[in-house]
Amino acid sequence: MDASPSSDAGDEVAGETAEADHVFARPVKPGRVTTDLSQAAIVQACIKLLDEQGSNALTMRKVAGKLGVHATSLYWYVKRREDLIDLSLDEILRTAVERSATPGSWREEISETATQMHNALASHPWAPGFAATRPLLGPNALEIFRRIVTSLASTGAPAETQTQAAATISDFILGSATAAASAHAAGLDTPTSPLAQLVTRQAARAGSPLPGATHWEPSFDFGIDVLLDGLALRLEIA
Amino acid sequence: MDASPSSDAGDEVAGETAEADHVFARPVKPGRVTTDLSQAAIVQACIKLLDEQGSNALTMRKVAGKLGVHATSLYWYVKRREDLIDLSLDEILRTAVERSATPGSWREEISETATQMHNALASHPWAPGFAATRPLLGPNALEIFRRIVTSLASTGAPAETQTQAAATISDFILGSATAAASAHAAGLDTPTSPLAQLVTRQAARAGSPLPGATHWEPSFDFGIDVLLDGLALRLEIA
DNA sequence: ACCTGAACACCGTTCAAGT
DNA sequence: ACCTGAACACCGTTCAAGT
Repeated sequence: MDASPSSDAGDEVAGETAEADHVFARPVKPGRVTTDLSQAAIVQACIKLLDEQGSNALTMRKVAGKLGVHATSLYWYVKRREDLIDLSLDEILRTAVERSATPGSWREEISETATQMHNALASHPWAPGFAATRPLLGPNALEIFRRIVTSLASTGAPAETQTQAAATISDFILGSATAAASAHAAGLDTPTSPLAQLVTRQAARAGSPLPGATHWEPSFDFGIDVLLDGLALRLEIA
Repeated sequence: MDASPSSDAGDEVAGETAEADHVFARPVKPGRVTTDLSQAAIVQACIKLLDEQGSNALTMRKVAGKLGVHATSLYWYVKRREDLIDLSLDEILRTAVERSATPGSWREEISETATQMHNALASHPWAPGFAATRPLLGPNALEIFRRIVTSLASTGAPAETQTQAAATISDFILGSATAAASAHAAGLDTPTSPLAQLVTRQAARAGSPLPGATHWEPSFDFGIDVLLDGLALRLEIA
């Protein structure tokens, strides 16, 4: 992982002026000297654990166990459990960043970037749930938003409209991945699961077709297209 | 609260065919006979606690404490901690359901329903985070989705398009409330907070204007309008 | 510099027991 | 029917101590 090691030095002094206490605000521990353990290795273990056992399995002791080390050792590389979440979230967004964007119209570019972010989140069922608790502020998240805003800038729309448009896009990506993840976590992605059947019966009885968390068909592609249609109306003056 | 006590009887037999084990799937405990405690009272205490102290304060012992009772007593009314979450989430959606929808065009109706749901979620900062973990399946959530789909039905669009449209709308509502809540939880809603300043500096250095979780201006109104614009293009044939 | 070990103040949940 | 009390197997985190 490595939070782009150059970027967060700069002003490490000024006494103690109430700096924000957040992983991405702290300088990363200098490279290991004697050991195998590192923040990067811890984050890898953490992601693997989450992929295998779900978000409830994220405990300091279990992560440490995967590395053959005691829970308290992790605190040398990380200040608290939440850091593990923030770092893991940003790490899975790396895959979205690495596929470099192919240039095109603003619609094509945003559609591609949004899809990559959505895929990154959706392929780790634990991710959206954590993203709802912890804002995405890591370097990879910032890079994704930078791309979106850059694409929007080419429309020449007013700055405030661009900001709102970017927020709307990011909100939809997050919401879509979230709905898919919580449905999946509850076993609603297969229509034959007991809960899915219950919901269907209940909904039928109430005259309600399908609740939001129950659309087993992924709706991201449809939704992003609709959203971009709507944005085109505001962004393209001509 | 009371999960519409009539609705979940029906087929309480068939042996034990792996019924879904979910609060809204279980018959609600018959009314209290001797005591003050009840599922409704517990949920009220739970919501109050969450409003006052945030999502981390949701422990069985603290909820029980608010009611002057031991933690283990709650298990008479509720099977597990997650039930408290599911019940509290659906309870806060009640306010959205109670303001009965004023009839109008499909756009007006959906816009109103969506805004009500968004407001319900956004006025309880803990709610979106939980909604990302637990799908919204309670009677009030179902009623909201029923209204959205009913409004969509009047467009005469194909059924599948309606379903996808409903999912897209619900995804956006959830995402928008989620982004606002996680920004709020991290102290990003006031531009003067230490973390907000850090993000701004970092973003400036990286050439990235503003990450998604950092739009301090609520973007829901803009977003829902854009989304409905886009939907109008697909739903209105004429 | 890095890791261990013990310790503290919590958790959710089960279950026998009381009334 | 409803609540208590004790107990179990966990938690995150701090901190002194080792090397």
